[in-house]
Amino acid sequence: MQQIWRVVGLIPYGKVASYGQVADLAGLPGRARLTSKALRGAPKTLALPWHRVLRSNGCIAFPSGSKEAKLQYDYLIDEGVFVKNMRISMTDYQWQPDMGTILFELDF
DNA sequence: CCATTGACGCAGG
DNA sequence: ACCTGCGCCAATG
Repeated sequence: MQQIWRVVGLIPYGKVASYGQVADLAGLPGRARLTSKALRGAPKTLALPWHRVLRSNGCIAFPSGSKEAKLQYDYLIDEGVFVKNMRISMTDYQWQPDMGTILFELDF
């Protein structure tokens, strides 16, 4: 959990990552679902940028029309991310962590 | 103890 | 581009 929270906190402003990507970087390959749980239970005090986490196909995970989906949509728009039909172009906005960040993640 | 359920992901069709 | 099925796994009832 801690690792997941940490990774999410590293996603830069204006960029996004997928649940699976976060899990991978946190050292939990194949546990995308764990990422969602971790975010659900994340302490508010961490103020994590949860809105920068999307499905691997770039769409917002909450059911479209839901309050949460809208909130996430608004946050993204505020960050200058172009959202079309509750979906983001991953090729344009997906976070590509640099080597330094990766190493930092490996937790020495 | 099963069964169900997700803020998921991928391979097919 | 969209839908379906299946694998995944911790939490919940």
